Amino acid sequence: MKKGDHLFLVDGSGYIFRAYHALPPLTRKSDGLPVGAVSGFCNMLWKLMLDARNTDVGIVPTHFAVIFDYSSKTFRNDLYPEYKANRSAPPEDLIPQFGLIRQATRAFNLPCVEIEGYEADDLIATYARLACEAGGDTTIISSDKDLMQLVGDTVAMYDPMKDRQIGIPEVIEKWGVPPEKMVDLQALTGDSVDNVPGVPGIGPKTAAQLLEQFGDLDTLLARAGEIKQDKRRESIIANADKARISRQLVTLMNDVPVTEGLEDFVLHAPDGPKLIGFLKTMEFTSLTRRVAEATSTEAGDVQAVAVTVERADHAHGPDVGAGLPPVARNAPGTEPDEAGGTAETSKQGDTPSLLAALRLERAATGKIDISAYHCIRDISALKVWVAEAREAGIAAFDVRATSADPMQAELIGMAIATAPGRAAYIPFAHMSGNGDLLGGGALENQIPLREALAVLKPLLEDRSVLKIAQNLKYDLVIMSRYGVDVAPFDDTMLISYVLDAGTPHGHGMDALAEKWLGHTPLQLKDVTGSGKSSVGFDQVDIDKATAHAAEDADVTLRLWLVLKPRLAAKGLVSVYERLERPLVPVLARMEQRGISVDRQILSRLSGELAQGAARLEEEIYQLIGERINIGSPKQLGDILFGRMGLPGGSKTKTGQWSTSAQLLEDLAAEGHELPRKIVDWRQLTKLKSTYTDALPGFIHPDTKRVHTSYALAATTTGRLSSSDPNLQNIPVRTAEGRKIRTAFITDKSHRLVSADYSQIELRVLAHVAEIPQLRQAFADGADIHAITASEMFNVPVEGMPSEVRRRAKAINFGIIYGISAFGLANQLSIPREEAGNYIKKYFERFPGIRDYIEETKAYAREHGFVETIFGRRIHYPDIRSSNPSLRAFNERASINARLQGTAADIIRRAMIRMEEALEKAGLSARMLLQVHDELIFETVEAEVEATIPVVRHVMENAAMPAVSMSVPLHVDARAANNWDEAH
DNA sequence: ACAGAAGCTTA
DNA sequence: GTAAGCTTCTGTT
Repeated sequence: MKKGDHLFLVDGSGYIFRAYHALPPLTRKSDGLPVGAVSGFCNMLWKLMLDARNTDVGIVPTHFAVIFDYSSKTFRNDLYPEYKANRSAPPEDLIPQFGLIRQATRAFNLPCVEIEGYEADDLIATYARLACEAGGDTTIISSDKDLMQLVGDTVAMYDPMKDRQIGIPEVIEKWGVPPEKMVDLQALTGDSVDNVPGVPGIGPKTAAQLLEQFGDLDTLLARAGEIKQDKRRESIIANADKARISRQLVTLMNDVPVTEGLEDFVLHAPDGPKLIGFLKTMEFTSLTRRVAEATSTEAGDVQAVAVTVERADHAHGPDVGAGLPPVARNAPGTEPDEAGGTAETSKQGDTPSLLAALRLERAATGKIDISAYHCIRDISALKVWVAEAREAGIAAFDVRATSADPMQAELIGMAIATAPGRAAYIPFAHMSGNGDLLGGGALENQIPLREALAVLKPLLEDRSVLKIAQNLKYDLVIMSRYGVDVAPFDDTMLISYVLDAGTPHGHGMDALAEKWLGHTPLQLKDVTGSGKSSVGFDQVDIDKATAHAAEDADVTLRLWLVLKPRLAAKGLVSVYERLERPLVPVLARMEQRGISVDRQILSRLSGELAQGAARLEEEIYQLIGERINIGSPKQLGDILFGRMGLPGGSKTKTGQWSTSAQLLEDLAAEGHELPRKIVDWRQLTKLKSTYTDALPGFIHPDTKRVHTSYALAATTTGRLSSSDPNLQNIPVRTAEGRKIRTAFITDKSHRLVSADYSQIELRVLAHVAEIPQLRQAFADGADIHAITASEMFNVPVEGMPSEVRRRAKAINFGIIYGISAFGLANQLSIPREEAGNYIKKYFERFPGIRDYIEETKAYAREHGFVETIFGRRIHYPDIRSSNPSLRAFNERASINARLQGTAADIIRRAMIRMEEALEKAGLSARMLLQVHDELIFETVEAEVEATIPVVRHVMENAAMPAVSMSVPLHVDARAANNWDEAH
């Protein structure tokens, strides 16, 4: 071996256990011999061999060996008799596979190395050292943490199942220590699988932290007395010997007296017929075919060979798979097996005709088969699918991209489905897994994005082909960024929302597939992994990506077939077509536009808030005489009401003292100094963390604007919701909070226009409940709360005390929220009887409202849903509950839903018409934001005066012509350079 | 790493 | 009393 050579060492023993547990069980068809692990092993080796001959991949091995454990007795047992003593016998169906895997290795023409008295890991350590001394590099094919101590400048690891390279940074990321400290870390943590004792109570996090602090294990043990935490210190002192023996156990021996040298590992090309003979014997049909193609061997000419199946060989049994804890087996069929060749697990007694019958039955009942999807790799195949979609007139599609944020996402691929079970995935930009480390690039056999879009764009824009998606807005924003305007379209999520708002199931793909198809689709996590080992979708293996993406397109199409007809059956087509579907592209454009946010203003505010909070913090510490965490309600409650003895009103269901703002305000009103400061501190820190600190992180790197995301199907009532960031809860109530709005700006030549509906929900109430006094008051443009007070308390509007108006206002809002004496009493801080009397008085003056409430409750009880005046349905499945408080809650919610939902419908109608109205008027104003009853536009300064009347007209007439309201809608609008002044 | 509670922001 | 989303803390996995 010489400089530049590269040695691959496969941890054969580790791989056997891993493949056995991670892959679905597979048996040889002819006789039921279990071969799942053998199949996984062969596929992995073949892939490594292919990569070895593909110079594009980057790493090309010149030397190659597969290393196994020999016996369960090693020198470690002399050191520590309990080592690996709790190891149980391997599973019954794994035992015959140990020998088969060694035979497979030889069939691949690869050296198969094992030495009595040593573990595979020790041999790997020894060969890695020899390679390094010879000037070569080593890649260890394993993900076992016991081997990570070997990682270094010339030694890396590679996890073939996750397609992940493990180098020094990955070790540090995963364990918090560099490879050379792994031994010390394992000495502390121990290993329950191998029965390495370690120090009780020390896990990986603590161990890494201690090693960071003390440098190494010896120093730590010598200076253990300095450890602050009592339990930890005592445990380490008491178990120092265990740590030392553990270190000996986990330290790999790198000078095993090996019998074969590196020169014996020189990699040879596989011997086609020899390998095929073995694979045929195993009945791995698809791998046989692939190997035959790649080695230009005629598989039919090769005879299957004899293999030896041992029950359990004398030594190869219990010791294999060192360090790999057993994991739960995947359900059969959740992962493509043996390259999609034989999806079924055959049992003894199965016959081909039985299998065929099973397949037919599955096809007939439309069972979803994720192994049946196609992967489109060349332009001519893509054209065939596009033609097929045109023929069908419908196509479900699903975009795969690098991010859940459509403004940041880069296209990776797209799935389309043209009929149930007929779906394909088109990969554009999948990368090789180790690309980021080696600068490797896109995988081969993908249609370049540009060429694929040239074929797909005409289909996606074809007026005669209906495109179907689940959560279409996401795809629309991405495709729009690539210059594709998808139309016409349907969105299964929105169809479900129109049919079933308020029912317990959500409207996401998984919930819908479960409910309507009785099927659980592959989860994104299943293909990308989760947590720190997750990878971007572009790193996902194309076969897995195909199963995942094509399945989603297939499921979407099937859902559409089930759900779309239900709209007509329930009379909800017009709700879907007039209130939901047309809003999707409108919101997509608003999100794409974003709004300009001034970083400097936020940064300045952040500084001011930090100063104010710091000052208050000091004052609070002075008052309580201790530096507690003020942000912890638990600590705060204990100090305030426990140690300091302030009168507290206990509560919260977890038995903690309540420290709510309301309660602290009350205490402040009684003259206590501390609660006031806490309330103020909370306000400042809230503004800082939620707004001034968080918002700049949402400024898009390219557009320099903030792009919120609107959810169309998140609320029960029909309102939108906003997230990432939520721009529907930007502060407005306090002067301090309003400063945040000054950061939402335009440039000098533009203006923000804010237009908001005045009292829209009360107007809806006056209309639907037919209340003459309220209708009149709104028609006159009068002060609605003052009129209410005047009616109730028989006082003239002129010179009315503000307290009287305040109470009437609270009652008006209470009605909208489905009033209760309890709630009103809380709001006004008055006794419950008094609140009850107000409500009684109110109903006497406005009997129509009592009727409206009773009517709504009766309707909801009878039908299980209520409707807005535009026919939107909101379900209340618990309205008939025998639990009185649950029932009452549903009653209040249903009363509110008719009003809130109708108001939501009205502004939706305005938004849907707005763009065309502005365009017709020749105005350049663009809608940016919606905040439930308010729309924010951006326009050139010169057009402000012309824009406002157009906006107002559209908004005020939004209910027409579907509904002619008996109460006028009123819109206030103004313009300024920032949102604070425009509002 | 995640989930729930508490608290706070909006309409 | 209705409808949301985000942050921090806390305890569990």
